[in-house]
Amino acid sequence: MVRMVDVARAAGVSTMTVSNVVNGRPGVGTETRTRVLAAVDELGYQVNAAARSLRTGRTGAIGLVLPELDSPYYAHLADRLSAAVGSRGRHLLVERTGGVRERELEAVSPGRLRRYDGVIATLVQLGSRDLSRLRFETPVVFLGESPVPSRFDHVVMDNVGGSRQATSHLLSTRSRHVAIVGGRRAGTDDMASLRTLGYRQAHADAGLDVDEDLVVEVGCCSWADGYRAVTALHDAGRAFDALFCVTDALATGALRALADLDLHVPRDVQVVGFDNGEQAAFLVPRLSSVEPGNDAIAELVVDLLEQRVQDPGDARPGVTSTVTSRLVLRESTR
Amino acid sequence: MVRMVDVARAAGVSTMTVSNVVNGRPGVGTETRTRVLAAVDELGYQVNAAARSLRTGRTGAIGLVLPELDSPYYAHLADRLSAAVGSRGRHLLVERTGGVRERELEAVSPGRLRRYDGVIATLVQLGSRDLSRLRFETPVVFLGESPVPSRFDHVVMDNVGGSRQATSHLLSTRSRHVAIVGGRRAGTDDMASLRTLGYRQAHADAGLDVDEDLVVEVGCCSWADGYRAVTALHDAGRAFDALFCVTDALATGALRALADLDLHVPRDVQVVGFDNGEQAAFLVPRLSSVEPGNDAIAELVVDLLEQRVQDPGDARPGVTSTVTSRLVLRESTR
DNA sequence: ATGAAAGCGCTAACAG
DNA sequence: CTGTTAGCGCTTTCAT
Repeated sequence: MVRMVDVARAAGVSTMTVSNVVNGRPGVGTETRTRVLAAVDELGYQVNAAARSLRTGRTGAIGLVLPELDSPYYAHLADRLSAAVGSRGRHLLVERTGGVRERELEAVSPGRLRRYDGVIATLVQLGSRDLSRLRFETPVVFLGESPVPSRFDHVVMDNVGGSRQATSHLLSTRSRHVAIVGGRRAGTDDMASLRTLGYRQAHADAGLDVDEDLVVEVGCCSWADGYRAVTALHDAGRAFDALFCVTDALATGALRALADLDLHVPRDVQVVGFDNGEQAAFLVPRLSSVEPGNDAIAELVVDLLEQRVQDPGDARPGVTSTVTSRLVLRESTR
Repeated sequence: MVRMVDVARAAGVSTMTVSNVVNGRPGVGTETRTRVLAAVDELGYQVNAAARSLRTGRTGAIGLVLPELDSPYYAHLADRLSAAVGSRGRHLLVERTGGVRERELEAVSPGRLRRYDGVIATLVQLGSRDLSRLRFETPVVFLGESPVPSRFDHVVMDNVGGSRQATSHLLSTRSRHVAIVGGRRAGTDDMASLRTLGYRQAHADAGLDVDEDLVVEVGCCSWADGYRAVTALHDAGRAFDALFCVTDALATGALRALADLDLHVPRDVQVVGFDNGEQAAFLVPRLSSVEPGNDAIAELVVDLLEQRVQDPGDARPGVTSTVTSRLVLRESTR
């Protein structure tokens, strides 16, 4: 292992000068700098991150804590965040909790957080109460629906607004029986409930009542769930002329079901999804979907975190930001 | 910040005893241990990972270097590996290279590798030559088609065998014009070429010639590519009665295209994919697919790495392991 | 512009 | 079973 002193000896300077050169600090003679760099190169010196971190208290890494990596939504998010963090000269390390309460607690324990200069966390099991118990100094920005204490920065997509927009579009294009696939009748802070709220608001805006039979709850959010839900709705004899699916995955299954039922999209039934995933534009017919602004969310999260990391002493209160959603119209709507 | 000495003072012992307790080392009196743990608890002490790492040269973390996180394949892999690593008491940190040569080089630089006790890497731009130049001590296991110097452990799926099995099944069920979607006519070590090799072997096994017009190269591996490829093949008037698609994504697009062409699956055309992703069982018709044994791969990779991590001095040569693939039959084949 | 000294928090090795 | 000593490799501070 090559240490800084080895480089220093080789270049005939002190370790301090090597340190200054390696870290690009000013106040080193041009000629000295060249000599040091040559020695670094020749010996293949690499700074020891642990030693630097012990001394400075910084690690140069940003942590991302996620429930899982293999859903398209989180995978894409991780990908965007990794790019955004990279463009700011840090690098992102992703940790998976599996959506397990105990693992989430572990991930936000002071000891683990200290491995990072800052952390971005999406927690699904931990609530405000759990988080307010924790005492840690690492800046953390929370991402997602789950509520967090007000002292933290928190970024959420506009679930309510996006759903409202989507539903309004369906209602304003001559659909009168709009079902929500993956809705939630009772509930408050989870994704399904928020998207259902937007659906209700759009109906209220249009002076229409919601037919509770058309609020279709599903177990999960896979293709299969969408397929089953729509098939069941049809088999139950419920009339519908539009579907607002709370995720693209559900919409994909729904489209397949409608095709099997010989219902034409969008003539007989309009369909809108939510997520605007890559697939949306490749489905047959191409799926209209709510774009939640993931790229903007990623940028915003990283900006907020960067501020906290730059100025860790700053005790300003947390900011909750909602990123605007936008409806992208394709072939599945009129 | 609470240090070990603070705990030691509070418990009236030396730091060494605290260290022994915290690390679960034997040889501490029961009564002393209780006192120490009480102090740890009361002060909320957490070990400083940087200091420990500086001292021991270990970090407790395993790194996973991947081109991207938002393809279903890598996302699932990361998910499985994370679980496998977690079950061995370490935790996995995932880094994304974006498939960019320079970022891959950075990721396997000695400085970055030293942040981990061991690293699992899937490189797509770096070849044997690049890797043999690098001098690092961290145990690394490579994953994927890209060739690596023989001193490293290397795990690959059985691309050739899986394709051969799939194609053989198609040929043995009365298909005589089997197209390979996403094949590669010339090439050696990449995924497409290997899977094409298996396709050729199956034909040779059956004493049949490959119709080169049925080796369909595609730009990428998205749904849309599969759709376009099959549509184009049909429009060009090529007769085919089976499709071996080198990925499930291509197969998904292919199924959609066949439906639009009013070709019945599997009566008119049989279809097999490769990856056996979650979707496969939810498509209409359910897709037969080659299961590459991802879970077994994840376990094997982690086992190999664990051995190297346990015994870093061991200079035994690298092992290249190929994990057996298995054809899973569903509705898209006869 | 460069260097010497001190110490970040922890644990290996040895002493008692 | 418990404590003492020394030092991992780096950077902060202060001196030259």
